[in-house]
Amino acid sequence: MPRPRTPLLSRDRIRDAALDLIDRDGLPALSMRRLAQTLGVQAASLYTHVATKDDVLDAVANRLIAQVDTSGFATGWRDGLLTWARSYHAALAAHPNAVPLIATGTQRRDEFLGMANAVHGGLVRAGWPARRATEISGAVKYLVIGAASTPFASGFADDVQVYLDRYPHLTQAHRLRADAARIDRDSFELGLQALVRGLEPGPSARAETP
Amino acid sequence: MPRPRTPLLSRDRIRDAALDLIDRDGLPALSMRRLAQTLGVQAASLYTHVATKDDVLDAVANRLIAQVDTSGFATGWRDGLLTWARSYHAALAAHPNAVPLIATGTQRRDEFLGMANAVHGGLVRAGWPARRATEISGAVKYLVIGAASTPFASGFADDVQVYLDRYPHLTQAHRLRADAARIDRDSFELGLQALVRGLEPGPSARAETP
DNA sequence: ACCTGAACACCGTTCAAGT
DNA sequence: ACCTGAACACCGTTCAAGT
Repeated sequence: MPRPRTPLLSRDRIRDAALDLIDRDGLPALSMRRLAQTLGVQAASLYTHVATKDDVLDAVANRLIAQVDTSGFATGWRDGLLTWARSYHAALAAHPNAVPLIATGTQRRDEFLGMANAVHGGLVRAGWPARRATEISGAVKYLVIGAASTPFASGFADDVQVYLDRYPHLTQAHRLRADAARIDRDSFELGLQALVRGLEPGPSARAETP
Repeated sequence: MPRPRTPLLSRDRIRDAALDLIDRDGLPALSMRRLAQTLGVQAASLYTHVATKDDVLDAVANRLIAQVDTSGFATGWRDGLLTWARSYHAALAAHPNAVPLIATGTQRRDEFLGMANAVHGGLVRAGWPARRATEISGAVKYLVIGAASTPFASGFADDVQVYLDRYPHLTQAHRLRADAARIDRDSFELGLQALVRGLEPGPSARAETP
């Protein structure tokens, strides 16, 4: 095929096709050859637009992080943390197969830094000391990343048995899966609220610690 | 080389060599061929003792989980949770390159179920309702997994700048790394203690909720 | 500038063959 | 039973060649 008048590919098209493939078939199924195939080109063609496979994965990760909402810090640090954590959690839960990209990847990407700055700044403006703000951001992020990383995270045998007893019919398997998703969400919410509650009474009462 | 009188390989030797390789060169560097090379055999020989590469990774994951301490529940649910979370965190922090195996892997492995049963049982014996016990176990596990997944998890630009300012000399780079590790640990501890504190006053006060 | 086809150095896994 | 050597169907990436 000769060079088309309008390019077949673009960095964004490659990035979006990669996320589709990851969502559909899982992260291990993403290869440059398979990705090229879904775009109707040869694998080598991708390298006109992206540097490496890792470059593609970085673009996918940034696309997910771009959806995270840090506007809640305008209302206060509690609201900021809750809004941030919930939108972060939702962005990852919408693409469970892509979570390892965010969990283990290097955090030096543009969108990551923007998000981190917004959170850290929001906490410091609310009166938390910088070091403490770092720790709080880290702890909440741990919760989000952990919750997104382990599907049906609990996986506790006793509990599984409870659900198997409740849904003995194979045709109900989709309900079991829906219930597992709800447990994951409830566990995350419980942890988030408990953590924020455990940070009370807030920065003002600790102001004497520089 | 003919068949030796004592086998060159065993499942345990393969598992330990795999963990060594992961610790040294990272998870992506682990291939069946490289693994075989460190053991002085051909790649095909490994398949006498293990079914697949995933089988090897499962064995590595189980080895890490086996070190987790759930004995603290004998003292009470707070002590149980803290001991469990800290020993789990320590087991993963000792092998950061292997963390993705635990974070994303299927949780159907023997050691995982044993650990999960101990934690869930400890919480239920302390009076927490089963559903709530599942959520609490899940939330604490999220914190552990998240903390282990993201090295220098905070990665917040402001904070990095603080450290770059404090350690402007390249020769101090190892101190920067040590400080980053301490921040990770402090963030995890802050989150853990805040979460457990946020669970007060404990199960007795909620006993009316079945 | 953009895409192709072939090539290179890798993978995980299988299997007949040797002892 | 245990290990080898060769093979199969894959990888990521490079590069000369075409338009």
